[in-house]
Amino acid sequence: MNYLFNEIEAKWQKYWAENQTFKADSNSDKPKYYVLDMFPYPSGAGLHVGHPLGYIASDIYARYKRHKGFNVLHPQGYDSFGLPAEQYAIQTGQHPAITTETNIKTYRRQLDQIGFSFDWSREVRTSDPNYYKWTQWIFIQLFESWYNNDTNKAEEISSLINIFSSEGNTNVDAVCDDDVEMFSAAEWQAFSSEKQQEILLQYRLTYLAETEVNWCPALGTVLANDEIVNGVSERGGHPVVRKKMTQWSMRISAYAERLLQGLDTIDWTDSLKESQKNWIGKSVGASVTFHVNNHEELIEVFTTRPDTIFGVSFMTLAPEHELVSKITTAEQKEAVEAYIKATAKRSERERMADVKTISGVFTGAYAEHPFSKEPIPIWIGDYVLAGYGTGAVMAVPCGDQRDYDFAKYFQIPIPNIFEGVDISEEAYAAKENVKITNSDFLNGMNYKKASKRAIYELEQLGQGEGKTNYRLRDAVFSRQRYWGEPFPVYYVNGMPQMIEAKHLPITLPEVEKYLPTEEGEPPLGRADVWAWCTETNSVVANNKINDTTIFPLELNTMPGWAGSSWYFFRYMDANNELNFASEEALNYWENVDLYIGGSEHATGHLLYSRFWVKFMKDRGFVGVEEPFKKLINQGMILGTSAFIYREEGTNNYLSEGLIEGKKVAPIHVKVQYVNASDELDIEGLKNDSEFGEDYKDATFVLEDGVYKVGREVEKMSKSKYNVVNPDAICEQYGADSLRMYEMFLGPLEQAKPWNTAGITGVHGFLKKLWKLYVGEDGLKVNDAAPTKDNLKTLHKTIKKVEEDIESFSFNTSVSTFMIAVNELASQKCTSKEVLEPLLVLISPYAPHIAEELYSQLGNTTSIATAAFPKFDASHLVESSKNYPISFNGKMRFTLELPMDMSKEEIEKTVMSHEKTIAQLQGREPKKVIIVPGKIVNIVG
RNA sequence: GCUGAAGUGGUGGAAUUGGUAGACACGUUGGACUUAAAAUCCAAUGUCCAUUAGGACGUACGGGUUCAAGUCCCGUCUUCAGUACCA
Repeated sequence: MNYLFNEIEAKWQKYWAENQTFKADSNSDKPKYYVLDMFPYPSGAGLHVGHPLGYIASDIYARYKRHKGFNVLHPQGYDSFGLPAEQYAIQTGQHPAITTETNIKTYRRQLDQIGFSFDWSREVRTSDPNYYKWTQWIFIQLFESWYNNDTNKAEEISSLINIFSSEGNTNVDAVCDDDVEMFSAAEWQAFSSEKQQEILLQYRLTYLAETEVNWCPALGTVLANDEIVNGVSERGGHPVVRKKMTQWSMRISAYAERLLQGLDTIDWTDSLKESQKNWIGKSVGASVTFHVNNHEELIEVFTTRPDTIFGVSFMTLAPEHELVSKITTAEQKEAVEAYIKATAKRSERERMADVKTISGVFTGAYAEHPFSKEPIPIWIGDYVLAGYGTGAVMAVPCGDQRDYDFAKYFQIPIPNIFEGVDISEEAYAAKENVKITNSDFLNGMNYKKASKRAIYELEQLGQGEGKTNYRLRDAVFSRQRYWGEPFPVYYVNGMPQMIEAKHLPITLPEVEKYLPTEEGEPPLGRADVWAWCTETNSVVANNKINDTTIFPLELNTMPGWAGSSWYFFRYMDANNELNFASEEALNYWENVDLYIGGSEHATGHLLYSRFWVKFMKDRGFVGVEEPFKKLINQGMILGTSAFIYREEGTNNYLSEGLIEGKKVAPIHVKVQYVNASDELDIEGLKNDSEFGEDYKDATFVLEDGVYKVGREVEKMSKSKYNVVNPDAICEQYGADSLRMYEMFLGPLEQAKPWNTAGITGVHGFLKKLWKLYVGEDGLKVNDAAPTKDNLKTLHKTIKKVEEDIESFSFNTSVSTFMIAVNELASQKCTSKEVLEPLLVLISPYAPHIAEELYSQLGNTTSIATAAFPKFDASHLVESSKNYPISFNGKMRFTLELPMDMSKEEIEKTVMSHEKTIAQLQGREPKKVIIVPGKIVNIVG
């Protein structure tokens, strides 16, 4: 009987589905384990072999944990709102819901054929009203909350209103807008309802604010930075302008400190934590205000080194700084304007990366030092960016290298305020181990003390204060799109009102076109039935709007990250209609134990989710502070592109070995026409209908009778013809081969190239595995007692595989299996006592073949919950060791010696050995190093 | 520039954390089986020298520590990813 993988795989996939083998139980005595993949967006192109990499890894882990006796939650679903479906809808008029449905079907089929152990009864789709009802609900909760700095958590807005009406807002320490006005209790009560709402909006965790966006009038939409190339839209090349728009924002900045602190409590990679840290960008220092001589204006700067305030010898403003035009003197005007013009042409990235060229211009104006009252020249320089901090720097050349270089270049004095430090060559940027000097009242102090004192003195002058700055900015939450969650919001006199939770969901209205309106309103502006009736509590036709009982609804929709910021809770209780998840389910499953996904979400999804979870914890909706306990980033699988080489000006294609010295143009060809030896299937290429007549008359110049293609590793993409579809792999080699090969390619976290040719290795292994159990005449396995060697092979495999899975080193497990099967085959092992546990070891990796053989061994239940074999070290005890014998560290030969031999005996045996004598050639060794059980090294 | 990760055969990658570098595969070469192909099996395969025995070199490069370094330390270079000169 042969290994008929197609039949076997179909059989067990059907079995798992029919028996709901992987359905997770929310009531269990077993310990829980929650394994989650990052939410996939169901794109129209379907899966390529790079996509399942993380899913295979998490599936192996989930299956392993089941073998280890855990109750495993391993769900899957779709982040099904998104731009591609909308773009397709704009082009074809097809409703995005239909496209999405079709794409999901393809995804599901592809996922099923790989044999994942997902609990599909808990499937979640963000575009399903039963799901986004709860996304809308969370939005309402954010609106109804404020952040109390005193209790350091989010609280219901009613508690804030209570404070306002009893004592005003002067004692409230909240995270809010910068420009809130102060009022007393009496004033609050006297405010109109509208005025009160306006004030509350300045405190709510989601609020309306004017935000600057990249507006593209031709497309009628807002563009992301990377959708803009050279100042015009990437799509169509239309002009883009900066425009202020009223949009919903999320007060994520309230959580900056907790998001930072929380990183210490979770098991994520250092690089990922590092990016989040940098994104949050905490810096402790002071803000300092400088007067400008002969001007009303003040310059505010933020500094992390208030202790160096007496080292300031100039100031630098960003060329874009709004004060530049006001303070520049007549003599300097021309030079300054020219400089600003030149700067405008450089991108921010250019300005950042280029530290070698120093440039800047003096404005002619002077600021006044807060303490010494000395005049400080004000310069502009493009090393200061307008978008960061205040766009102005108090330059301390002796303590900052950039300031130092700038000062040297323009011959600005560099006062030294560090005691006993030589600054003739470079700045002294370290904070520690130095005392301040030449600094009036700061003399003799260290960094810490001087900073404190400087801040105190600045406060006395009213020219500064201690300040902690975060780079993290509030997140814009409105999108001018159709295919997203509608806001549960209507407007009364321009003030936003929440629809009561019991009337949710507010479902997307129908529109005849998915484009913005002619007036530049979002697509929902095209809906005819998009108004809220406060009497019937329902969505009604727009023409009924009377602004007394029927009001206009919000036209924006929510961004992609809305639905994906909390979906991991929904899986815990996906079909609950009364709540986003029951308390019992939330308490049992807590949070995700293992999360696997790409590193591109480092500062988006992974930060927003943490923010929402912290908020939900504050409000008592969930019991956990962090969503993902352990997180692993899988590396990208790259494509191995194939090239043919057209000789310039001809229709001749030269084989790779013939191109040297010739002028050739490399052209991508489809990788499916190339075999494992890099040989091109010329007929296949010529007959490919996609290229029509392109290659029909071409001449292929061969070497040794074949056409060899060139190869190069690139990102997998359709345009490079290097995409490999898992469907074809599953058909030709089977899902188990695909799963094993993806793991075999290399470490999970590392980027690595795909090469279909290599799959024959693991496929051959699975055939060998099969043959170990099944012979020509059926099952070979019997009740024979295992030999010592059999047990040794089995137990060293158990040990290694267990260690590998625990450390996510799946690639090395695969070679361990290969070694085990090679050994057992040569031992002619037929013992069930050895071969049955081996199946359990392999089952997380190759579940179909494991199930089939397991059932052939007479088992009637699925292998999925079979207990993981127990490692017994006694089978690995060796009586002898093959010692490497080294001379001066170089291994010359090996010698088999008993393990229990003493150091002295080893030395005696080795030194008297003929090969040792030959090596030494009469020399007397200076030293003999013996590490029992490891090595012998003879020196001399 | 900065931050992070990484440089090992023709290729993907191993190496129990300082102890036999190149496991396991792919590819290549030779052989067996076959009318032939596929499949399967066997053998060889880091480079160089040598008929063999064996030897020299070898983990990006240059130093260092050590009986012993792919692994630790210092310096340099290269590649990939991310990116924010928050002063």
